Amino acid sequence: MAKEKPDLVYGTLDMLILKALQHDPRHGLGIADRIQQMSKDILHVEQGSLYPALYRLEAQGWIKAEWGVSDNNRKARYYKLTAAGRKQLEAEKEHWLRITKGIDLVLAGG
Amino acid sequence: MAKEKPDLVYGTLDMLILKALQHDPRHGLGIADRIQQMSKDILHVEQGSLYPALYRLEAQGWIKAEWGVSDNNRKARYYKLTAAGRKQLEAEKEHWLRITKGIDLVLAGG
DNA sequence: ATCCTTTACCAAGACTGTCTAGGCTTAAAA
DNA sequence: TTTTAAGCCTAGACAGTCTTGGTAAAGGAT
Repeated sequence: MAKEKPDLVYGTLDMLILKALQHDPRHGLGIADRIQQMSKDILHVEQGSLYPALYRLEAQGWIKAEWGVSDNNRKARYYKLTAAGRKQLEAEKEHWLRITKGIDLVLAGG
Repeated sequence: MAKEKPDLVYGTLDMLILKALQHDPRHGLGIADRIQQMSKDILHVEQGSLYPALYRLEAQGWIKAEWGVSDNNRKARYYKLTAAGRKQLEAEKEHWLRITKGIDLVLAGG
């Protein structure tokens, strides 16, 4: 069987997570669900990608975590965007737009 | 200094190379130049990424190589797209459009 | 009471693709 | 004849994702 391409573009997960947290804090699985839902089921985030990414982002100071209780009455770690995280989201968006423009130019090329 | 993001999206190089070969055969550095030129200098392909990618593509049967002589009278390895390569290019383009649509949906989300 | 399913978090290791940094050969220019 | 540029190539480091596995606790079913 041919290998399936991933349903995520390498290097964009951080940006997607930051975006998912733009308005309200969420816990890990909630973030993954939100990305999937916002993308109309095109994107899917594996847990094994999600948690390392959350660590990265927290280590960079772009998100902050605290323990809480989920809607289902389970303990959950809630993440929220910091001011630096907001800046970072803007920077990543710009970079993404720029690079995808480059790729689209190549793909459109005669 | 902050680390610069790469001027390439991980996983798209194969597609870009196939696209660069769509019409005429080219040699390695010629492919890199073409991608850079088509993207209006937004994208830049390092040699250390290029040659491994060419191997991959040839091993998959998507491109075929033969030795020739460049415009500058130097020996150079010319690559051309195979029929399978053409199919692959279409598949990768479709996948790319799908995933970027997903990402754009997330980024556009309120 | 006990089991099962679901929610939620977490970790180890493999894998893949890119980048850094080097090196080789040969043609042409200085 | 020395240098520069074109062109190919490789080894090793690295980053981010995926696979696979695990833990704990809540709630429902048996």
